Amino acid sequence: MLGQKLYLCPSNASERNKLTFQLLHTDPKTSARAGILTTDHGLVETPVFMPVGTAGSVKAVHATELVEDIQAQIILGNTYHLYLRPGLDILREAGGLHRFISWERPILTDSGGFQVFSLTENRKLTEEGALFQSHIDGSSHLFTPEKVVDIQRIIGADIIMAFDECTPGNADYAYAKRSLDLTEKWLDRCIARFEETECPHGYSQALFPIVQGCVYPDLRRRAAEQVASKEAPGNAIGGLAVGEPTETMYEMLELVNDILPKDKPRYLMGVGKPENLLEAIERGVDMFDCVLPTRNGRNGQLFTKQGVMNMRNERWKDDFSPLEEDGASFVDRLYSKAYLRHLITTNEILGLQIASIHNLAFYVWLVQEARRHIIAGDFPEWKADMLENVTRRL
RNA sequence: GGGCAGUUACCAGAGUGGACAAAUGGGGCUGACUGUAACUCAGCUGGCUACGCCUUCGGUGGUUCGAAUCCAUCACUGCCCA
Repeated sequence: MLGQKLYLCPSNASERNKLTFQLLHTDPKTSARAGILTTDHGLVETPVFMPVGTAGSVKAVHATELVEDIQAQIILGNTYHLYLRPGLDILREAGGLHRFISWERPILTDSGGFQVFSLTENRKLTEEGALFQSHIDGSSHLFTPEKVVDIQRIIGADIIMAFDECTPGNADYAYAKRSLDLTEKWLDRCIARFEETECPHGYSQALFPIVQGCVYPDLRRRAAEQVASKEAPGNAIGGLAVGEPTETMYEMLELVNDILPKDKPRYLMGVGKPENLLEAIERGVDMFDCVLPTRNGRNGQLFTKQGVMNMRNERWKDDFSPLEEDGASFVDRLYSKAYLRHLITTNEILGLQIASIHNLAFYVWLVQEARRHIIAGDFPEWKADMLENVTRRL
């Protein structure tokens, strides 16, 4: 049957392990770390960048390209979007998301907490949960912490996220505090539900709690302490890069990572630009996801180790040099800037594919390279150089 | 040879006496995008000494306080009849 050969699931229940994290190296001068995350679908070397595949697809990119060329170790899915389409019946019948999309490596699903933020106009918040009006057909769907865990059990991601409210970066203190109160209550309910259920597909899943608290140090501290007290196999930091100044994000990271356990992976949700990744790695973050490489790629922006290019710009029209010298992907050597500009400006589908593959390969390369330098012991020097390069505009 | 319709900015195409440097699309140029309602969105697209001024609506000449809009004529294009 389709996809089954790709699908590696331990047949013997006793061979299954809970998600574990092994810290290999910590940079002596910074908080940068290198480690290994182990799931039932394989290992993940950290720091890691996880391509976003919201609706069961990393947009414009095949699984073979993700594995062989981009070398993605783990990808994301989204609870809200997958629940709406294809829906739980199909996902259950398919045997979970891994089988459905023919992806044998680990998957992480976001809980829908980001949609509480990004689809503000389409939802009502109560202590019980978030009542979404489907952005597709307007139908109502109540997402409670319990239901979100149930959905993620059926989707079957290796790492599932607690249901939270991603608090806007410009929220005032009163709102941020109320929002955190809610997220904290929801976390307890998520954990309770998680502990009384199991994965229907025969492997283990891990639940990551999420630190909120907006830009307020006391709230972030309180949130981090609550999250740390749960002793989860991994912890996430959310509600950043959502409108607050970048410097504030870094300050919050330092504050939170000082409290979160060092022997567990730290996942900075939804971040970010290449420079954000470098700064966050330096501050002790192990896992990242972001739509920028794919979305901005589709919109014609290329991230490279020489800087950022807008491929729609006229200046590339007769530049027949490779997309990126010594780039991380075959598309960098195979295609010229002039050709990609042509594809992007003519709205050819291949342009979206090439740009997405390039950007993802670059992102994965960037964090793998960071890992290599953490282990080699020269991370701070490498990071300083790279920071200068990736922020350049070409 | 005759009849009819038309000629507007890079292209298509509205506008048929003052609110017109001229709608709207497309194209072009430039930005934005951070747990994806996103192959999306925004700005600019005659010139300048720039909250104002100048030159444009096939050419020329008129009418009028005022013309892309009305009249005459020329040129060109399309369709129909010979």
